[in-house]
Amino acid sequence: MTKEIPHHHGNLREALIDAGLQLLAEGGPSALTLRRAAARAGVSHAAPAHHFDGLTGLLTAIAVRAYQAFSGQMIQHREAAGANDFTRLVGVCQGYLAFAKDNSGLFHVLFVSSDVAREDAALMQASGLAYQVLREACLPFSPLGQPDPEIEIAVWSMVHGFALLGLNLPDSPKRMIVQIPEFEVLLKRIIANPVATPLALDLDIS
Amino acid sequence: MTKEIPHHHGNLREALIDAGLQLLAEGGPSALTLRRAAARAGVSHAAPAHHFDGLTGLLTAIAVRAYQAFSGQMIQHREAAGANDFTRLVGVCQGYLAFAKDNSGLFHVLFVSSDVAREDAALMQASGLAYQVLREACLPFSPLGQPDPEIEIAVWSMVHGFALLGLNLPDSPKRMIVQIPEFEVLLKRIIANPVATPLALDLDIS
DNA sequence: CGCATATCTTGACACTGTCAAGCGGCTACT
DNA sequence: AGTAGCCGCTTGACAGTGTCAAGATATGCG
Repeated sequence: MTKEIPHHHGNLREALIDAGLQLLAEGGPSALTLRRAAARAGVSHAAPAHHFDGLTGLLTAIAVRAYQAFSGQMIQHREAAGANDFTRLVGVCQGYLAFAKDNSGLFHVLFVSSDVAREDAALMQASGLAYQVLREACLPFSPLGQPDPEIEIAVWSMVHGFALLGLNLPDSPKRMIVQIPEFEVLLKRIIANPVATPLALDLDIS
Repeated sequence: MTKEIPHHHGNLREALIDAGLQLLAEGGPSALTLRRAAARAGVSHAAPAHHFDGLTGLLTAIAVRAYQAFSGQMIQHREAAGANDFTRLVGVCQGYLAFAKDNSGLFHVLFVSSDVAREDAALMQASGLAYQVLREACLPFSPLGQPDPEIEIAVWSMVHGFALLGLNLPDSPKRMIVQIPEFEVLLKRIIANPVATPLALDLDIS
């Protein structure tokens, strides 16, 4: 083995992402630092600059990975939820909420951090894939039989708000929220009865 | 006028809060800095420490003011929305969304920033007042005639998620979201039809 | 083999929040 | 009235942070 310490470090980049994920899981968003990730990967503090566009670049790369895990968790919960359309949608939402709760650091990177380049191509693809999972789960409840942005946005807003309120807020509301045992009850309000009006959603495509 | 520059600065604290609000409005959350607020208030960089518990203290004081403006905006929109119960609830939500959009810096402090002491007594009182506005607006739609946490959480989650998705997300989803002209359509899904089940929400009070 | 290039290190800079020590003027007590 | 003490603020320092410039080192290719 001549590669004791390659001193050019096989592939940093992946090692930096791994270190970042590790820091994030251990100490939350504030623990993730360019210099710390570099130190954990065994390189000097300025090494990351050659692989990422600064801290933003590292966070963006981490977000891409996080979106993959996020989609995976939603899919996993969906598959465990049986064949019923509604329980499948509930499963997707439970995956959403479980990810937010168990990986709050990653969730923060995905939806809160302002140091992520959200226009990044790889990131937009990964986030599009995650949105696709939600969209498919909503499809059976569209009155027209094709993707219905209104339902999607309603479900997404509610599950997202629910997740964030549970994470961020302190005492009195949080106690109230986290002890609502089932998000399912809230979800029923959205999908149970399609709104009466034919909903002329003029999505501006211009 | 012997008080040219009082050199004990009438009341700093308020001046620092004002400077902080100003910085926040001008340059967003990242522009608010202890040292910058101090400089803008005309004092040295360590002066704030005698009035606030560090940056967290200043942010918390700002959050208290922000909650007041937030409640005010919800109330204002509610009053402008007529006497109908539903339009009043819509008004409250529109106030919520308008505040998030027009004061994104303050909204960030209220619900995103991790440097706020959310257990602060004054802050909890201010946030409780804001929640009360939402609760009152939801009251007419409670099947039991008394505050119904389920409706409140459903509405709050959805409007909150809607606001945050509109603020944070970049291109494809954001374009979709911000151009749904009326949150009202989504809201109808929640309050239009009380859920069939008698909703045994066992809120754990222990 | 030799050179070009990618990779990493070293050092510096401007910032940040926070702490310790000291100075100045106001207040209140004797 | 004089003086002791305290509150408000300043100065200076320290450990961090991200980022840039320059140099060293190894890789790989011609």
